[in-house]
Amino acid sequence: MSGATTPMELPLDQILRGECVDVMRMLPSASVDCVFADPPYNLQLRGELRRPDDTIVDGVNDDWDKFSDLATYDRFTRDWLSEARRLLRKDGTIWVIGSYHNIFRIGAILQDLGFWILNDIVWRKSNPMPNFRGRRFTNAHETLIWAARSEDSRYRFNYQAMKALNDDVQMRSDWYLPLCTGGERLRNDHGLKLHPTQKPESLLHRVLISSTAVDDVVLDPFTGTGTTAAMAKRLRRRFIGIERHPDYAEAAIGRIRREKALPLDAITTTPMKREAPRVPFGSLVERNFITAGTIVCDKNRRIYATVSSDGTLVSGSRRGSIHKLGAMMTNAPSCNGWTFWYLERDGELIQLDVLRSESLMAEAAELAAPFSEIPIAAQ
Amino acid sequence: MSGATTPMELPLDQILRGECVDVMRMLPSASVDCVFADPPYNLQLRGELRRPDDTIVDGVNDDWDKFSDLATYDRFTRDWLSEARRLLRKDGTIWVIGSYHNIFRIGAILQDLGFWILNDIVWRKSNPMPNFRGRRFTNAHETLIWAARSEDSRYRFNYQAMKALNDDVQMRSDWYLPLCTGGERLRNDHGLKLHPTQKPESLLHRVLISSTAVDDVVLDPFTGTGTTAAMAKRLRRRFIGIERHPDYAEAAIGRIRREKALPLDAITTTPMKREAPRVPFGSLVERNFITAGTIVCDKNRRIYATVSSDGTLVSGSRRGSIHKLGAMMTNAPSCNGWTFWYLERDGELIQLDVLRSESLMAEAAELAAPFSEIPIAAQ
DNA sequence: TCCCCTATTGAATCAACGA
DNA sequence: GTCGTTGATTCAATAGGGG
Repeated sequence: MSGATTPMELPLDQILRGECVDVMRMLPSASVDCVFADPPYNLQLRGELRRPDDTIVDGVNDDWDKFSDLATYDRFTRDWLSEARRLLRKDGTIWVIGSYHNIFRIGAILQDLGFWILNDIVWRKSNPMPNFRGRRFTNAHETLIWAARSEDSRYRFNYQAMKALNDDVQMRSDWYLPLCTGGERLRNDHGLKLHPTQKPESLLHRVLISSTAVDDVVLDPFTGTGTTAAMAKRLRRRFIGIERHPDYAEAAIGRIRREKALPLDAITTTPMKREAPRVPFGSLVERNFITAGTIVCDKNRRIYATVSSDGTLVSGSRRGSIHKLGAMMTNAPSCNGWTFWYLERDGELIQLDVLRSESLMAEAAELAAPFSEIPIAAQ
Repeated sequence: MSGATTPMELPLDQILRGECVDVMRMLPSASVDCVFADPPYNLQLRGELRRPDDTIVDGVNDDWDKFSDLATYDRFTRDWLSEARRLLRKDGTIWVIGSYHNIFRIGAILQDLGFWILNDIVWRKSNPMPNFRGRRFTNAHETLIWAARSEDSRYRFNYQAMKALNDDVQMRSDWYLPLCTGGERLRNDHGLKLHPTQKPESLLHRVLISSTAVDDVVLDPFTGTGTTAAMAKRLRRRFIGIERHPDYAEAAIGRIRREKALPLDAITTTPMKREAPRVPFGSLVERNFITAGTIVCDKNRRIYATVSSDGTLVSGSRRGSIHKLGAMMTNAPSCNGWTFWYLERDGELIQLDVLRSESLMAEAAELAAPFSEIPIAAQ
């Protein structure tokens, strides 16, 4: 990195080398859609956790030292999270992964900074390291926090894609995934793992599919071996990586170069209904998918109404949109008219939502027509 | 409570009425072995939430869960955790349960006060409330933090009992347990739930078996309907409950009175190597498919044994898994305990295997879920 | 008695767009 | 910024009634 202090152009699809806060300070505000961060556990503070036999070391047991260590970690956390928040667009979200050693401090600071927690996600490891001394429960999970930049962020959540990924039931907050092992694990010349905490690609796959779109910009301030960047490339997201350790940065760059972007049609996931083009009910009447004067009813054929030529429904003296009249006639505060009303065709009830789909398909066919070689008359 | 400010005698096996910090201040230091706390979560719910069928979700809307801001909640948390730490014996441990709304603040404050986190435990709910608007992942878990009073506490962890309860595989940090529903849920005269957040007995069963001994003193500063106290009585621990709401306190006292302490020999847990059947017998005990203390016998009612709370069987001085004890008592080289043992219900003998089937049916959905490859034995 | 269908419910920070 | 309109959205388990 140069020593420049003026904001740089957004350096897309690169691994930037340097301390993450220093590098982030040079990036322009509100420029990324998503942050994924796997910050250090503060090994200096947590050195005692590294002891294999779990016995207690004499010496540094002073309350003040402890406080100052925790305070140092908090300061570090506050610094990079503040920068991450500046870099996030208004509707952006952040993911942070950690364990019980650091995740509580991270979560509290996220809240203090104005982030709005959306979920805490539990990564349940299928193959965790056992507890060798039998002094605790097997530490078989890590925690991810998913948070929006602020309470009023209109964040992205690809609900239908997640549901499809989970056999058509809502994706839960507990994810069962294996550790990063085997061929996925980057190794040095001696066959030893290159990085102590390389995350599995499956984890980043789910994270990116759930909360980003194609071409979104994803920032990873602690790139390590580049799992986030590699998965971003594979899934055709843009990435910005930051890594201070030259060996890790180099390994990540090589890994990303080897990674191939999937064809666009392989990435497409179940679309969200909210993103489907909006069809006013009136246009179905206009276009004669539904004739004015048609009788519609509810699922149980207990409530009836007549379609009016302006796209409203009429029942006695009551008139309103398909939603309004559905709500009125059921005394409900609101109603989705598309799914509430049916019309009879050949003795069967057809939901208005089905007609809406048909009209969308017909529209798509018309748009494709210029490329069709079949004359309309022959269709 | 009286207005006395001098420490009182330790009021064992009682529910004390009053604000938890006020009451705790009157108790003597270093007098309890374990604290279990289910504090308000500070959910910050705003509007009403409707299900897709337009029914309204009966959310937590009680005054006791309302705090003006995070700083107020932190102050409240620091106050009661400080008192809890004073009341804990040197080697004592504390359990606190929460959700992402509050657990990060609790974890950070625990660390700030000098507690030493041993595990974070994930209670995975088998039947959580879905996410009705499709805007987040289904919030399907809650988090418990288990911490020792300090880094050098020589705390109790009943490793073998946990392993026995989990079919001789180390108990992991993710627990799969159902919500408190059905007959276990306390209700008022109108059949409505008495308390919005009553915890399941299976959760407290596991907590108490894992980290306390018979006759240990367990303090619950937020007693509510008294699940902790009731389980403490059942498992022959001593309890001190604190509850400020008169209705809850009254309900808890009645519940505790109805609860029966198990015979001592049904509670004692012993390390024992066992076979590894697909369904841990211990999970049937834990989830109350089979009550600890139940007498089981062979088909001809000639051999008898008692079910212990860690899922072993006891007969005189002999103890072992359902398989091991069956083999011992018939001088056979091996024995399938599932088909050997029966229990009497309404005068009829029911094979354990039948109970296992019942429990498997309850677990079938979990086993069928594509991202839940983990066998029950490892959960 | 059993099966099937319906109704109920659980610690929940649960919309987005356009005028 | 507000306000009204449109319209997207649920899983597991229990309990009870009817055939």
